[in-house]
Amino acid sequence: MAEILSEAHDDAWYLFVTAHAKLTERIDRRLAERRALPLEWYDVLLALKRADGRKLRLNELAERVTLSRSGLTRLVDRVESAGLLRREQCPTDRRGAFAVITGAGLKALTETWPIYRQAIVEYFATHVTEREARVIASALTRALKELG
Amino acid sequence: MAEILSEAHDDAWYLFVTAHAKLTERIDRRLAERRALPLEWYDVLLALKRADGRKLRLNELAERVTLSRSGLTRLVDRVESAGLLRREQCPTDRRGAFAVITGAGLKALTETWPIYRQAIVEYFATHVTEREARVIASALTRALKELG
DNA sequence: AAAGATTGAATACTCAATCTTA
DNA sequence: TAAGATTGAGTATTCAATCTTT
Repeated sequence: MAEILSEAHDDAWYLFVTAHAKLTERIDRRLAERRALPLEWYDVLLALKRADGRKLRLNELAERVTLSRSGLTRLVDRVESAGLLRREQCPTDRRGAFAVITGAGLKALTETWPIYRQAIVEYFATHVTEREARVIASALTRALKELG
Repeated sequence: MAEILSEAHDDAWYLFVTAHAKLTERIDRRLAERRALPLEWYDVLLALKRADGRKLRLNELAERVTLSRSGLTRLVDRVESAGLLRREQCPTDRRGAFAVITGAGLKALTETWPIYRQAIVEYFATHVTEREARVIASALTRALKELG
């Protein structure tokens, strides 16, 4: 493992952290103004929508959205109270629970996406070329994969 | 303003958000294991170290680290209690306060940096080419600048 | 024992209200 | 009246302890 951090990598990391903070702040503010789902709720529901059977074990969901188990338990509580998902017992392991997205959850995703997409375009995509976007996606995919 | 989000940009945004969550989680965990400064404290102290006179108005500091005013007040309370910075009255505006980094703060930065750097190398830089790093830094700099 | 999920205690963040000075 | 900073109330997050099932 190299010990040296090049100036380019140092700059890239600094921008990565700073831009993330500023961009997500703006986007979350926009979502709140338009009474759309906050980013955390969107991520949870999108993970469920994409999952097989539109449900996921809480364990797996915590991993997907990068939250502690207890943090996820409480986030799921709130989203469930809003009727956008429900818990379901796991038939093969009675310790386990699934989170399943509801019809209202799918509807909320559908309504939020145009607002979220517009914000991504406005704050991010407009300023990044197609080629740069591909480089960013491919480099970060590689870094993520190595995280194991 | 274009309404359309290309697949490449959509992918890039998704990876940007996901990689940020995963990478900062790992890095923060490493810092905690090694009893180094947490990322938030590091950011505050680094902003102060780089600032003119090694001090910044609390207002400006909140902007730099992307925290609400009240959030920053409390973060500064904690870092000040640890002796790594101190508040100083603004001579020209008695409403205002500066945060000034202390010697202990500079020392803590110096001790944390090798650990932080090693984590950045290991989790990020190793997997990103020099050329990709330059593309990431330049694209994100552009997006940030347009945020006004 | 160990694993999935939840709960309690401690900590940290935001918004709105407040205090002080400009 | 407004601006800089802080405080109070409410909410969200984590770690460690707990409960249930494997």
